[in-house]
Amino acid sequence: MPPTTGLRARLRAELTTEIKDEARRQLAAEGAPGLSLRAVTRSLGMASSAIYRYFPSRDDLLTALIVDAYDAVGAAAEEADAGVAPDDFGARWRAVGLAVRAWSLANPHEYALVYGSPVPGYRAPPDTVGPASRVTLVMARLIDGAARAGVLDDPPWTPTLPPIGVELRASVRTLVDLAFPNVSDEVAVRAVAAWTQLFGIISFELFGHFHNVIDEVSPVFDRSLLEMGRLVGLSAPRSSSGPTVDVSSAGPGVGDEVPPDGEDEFWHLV
Amino acid sequence: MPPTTGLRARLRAELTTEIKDEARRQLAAEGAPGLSLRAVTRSLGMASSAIYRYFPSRDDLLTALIVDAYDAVGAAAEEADAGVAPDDFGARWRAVGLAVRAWSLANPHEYALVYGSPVPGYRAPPDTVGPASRVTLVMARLIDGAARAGVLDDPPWTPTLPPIGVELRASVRTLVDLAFPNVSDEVAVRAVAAWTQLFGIISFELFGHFHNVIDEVSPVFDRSLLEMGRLVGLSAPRSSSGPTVDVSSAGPGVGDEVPPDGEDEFWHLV
DNA sequence: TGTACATCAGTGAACGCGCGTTCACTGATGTAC
DNA sequence: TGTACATCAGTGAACGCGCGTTCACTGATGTAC
Repeated sequence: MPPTTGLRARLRAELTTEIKDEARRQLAAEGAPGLSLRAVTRSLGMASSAIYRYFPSRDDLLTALIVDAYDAVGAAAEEADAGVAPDDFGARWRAVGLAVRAWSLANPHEYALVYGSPVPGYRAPPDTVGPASRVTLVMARLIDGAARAGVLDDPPWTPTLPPIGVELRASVRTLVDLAFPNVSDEVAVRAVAAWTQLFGIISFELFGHFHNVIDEVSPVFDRSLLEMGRLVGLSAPRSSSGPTVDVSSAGPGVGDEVPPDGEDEFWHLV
Repeated sequence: MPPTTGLRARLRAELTTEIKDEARRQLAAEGAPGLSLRAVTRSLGMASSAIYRYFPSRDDLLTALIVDAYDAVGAAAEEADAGVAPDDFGARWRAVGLAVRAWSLANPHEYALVYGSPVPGYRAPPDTVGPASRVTLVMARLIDGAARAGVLDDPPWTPTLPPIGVELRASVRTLVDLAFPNVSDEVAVRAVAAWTQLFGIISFELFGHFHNVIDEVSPVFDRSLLEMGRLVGLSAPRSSSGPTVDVSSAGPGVGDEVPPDGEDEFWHLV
């Protein structure tokens, strides 16, 4: 490992960043499968072989981009969570959800990179696991925190559903031990449902499945965020971080960055 | 357009199918971006140029695969729906959900093709719209049918949530007119949430986001299916089409088709 | 402070590959009279 | 039923392209004494 100080090290760090930035730009234009080392170096005005001083292979560059993407959503979620009164769990849930969507709309290709179809032939190394779980942990911590604080409502309608079986209990065992020590199995399952719902709706929006169905996703997203929060037992936000529709970050404006005639390749499906 | 009868037409239809089948096999091995016309013709023992008699370009072959995939999930959903007593709406919802997941686990790459990241540079033609909405319509019809039959419960907990705003009302307008004429805006939003939750959890399972979190997804999926059904106001299934975990089709067995050492490229991410 | 050597960054040519698509062709299958 | 012509399926060579990666190299930056 080279040292982290000194002129060389600084230049190295800078060029590494420049390479990743350029790669991200290409990602936005061509998608992950079209990411080309030669194209990156070309844009940077260097020889195509020079990139191997920074990334030993294409997969390593991809890994770096994936880690960065996970860290970026993770940071956005943590920041949003920290910006709300810690005991207003409903508001925290909502803030985190809005932040995740805002980041996703602003960085659709990075979202696709980590939450879309796996890149064929790419095998994620263990380094990605930590960053990958940051967002998840933010959401889990706040739900579990509400339970520990004793302000998590008894799940509504539970009596009308059959009791949880052994198989289900076993399935969420790891999850409960890991992230939900203060929460019932029932709520843990609902948390999984809420978690996947969040990303499900973002994926559908980004991948074009709302075409001719829902034009303005923001209000729908905000509402289902509320419904899902309620589902796990969180009460509605006391204080609202912005209007019902958080136009400042997650509003329709972000989607408008897409060229009007659909020039951006990413948006071509459906 | 060539005629649909006669020897030539029959041979043509057969080879078209063979090409698509081979392409699907390649899809499973390399993913959509790696789909190569040359490789397909090679496997079929024909000249690489011959494929242009059947598909004018790579994109047209992709479109055919996409349409087929949508039709396949759609058919699976319709079949499952038809296999349950029409007035047992809870059971219908569950059957459809299980069928969609079963199909997805059995055909992960086709799922990724239509519900994963869009293929860069590919622009879906209008022919895909119809097939794409088949699954969605099955789910919408059964929910709306329950409402029309008067057996859709008042959404639980609604009083504790703020009332629906104008913006939200406008956003779901098209959807309600199109697919939910007998349902309140409140329930329509919940239906969207349930719909996206379903695909969100399948995507997470298929794309590897449950690694080290949930080993056995079946019971969790089945339970959230129940929760989501309840969320939109459906009562629990009267008759259960199989055990709590539908091992016959959607069980863990399907996932075991994956080579134990992760040889299948698709599963490499995380 | 200066010198000798090791480390590193970046170059440019090359290897070997597979790709989508076009084109002029041959021979077989269908159609009209 | 037979013949003449049109349509179609499939061939094989070729075009032009971009890719990831390797390698021997030059020159600059760092390090040890």
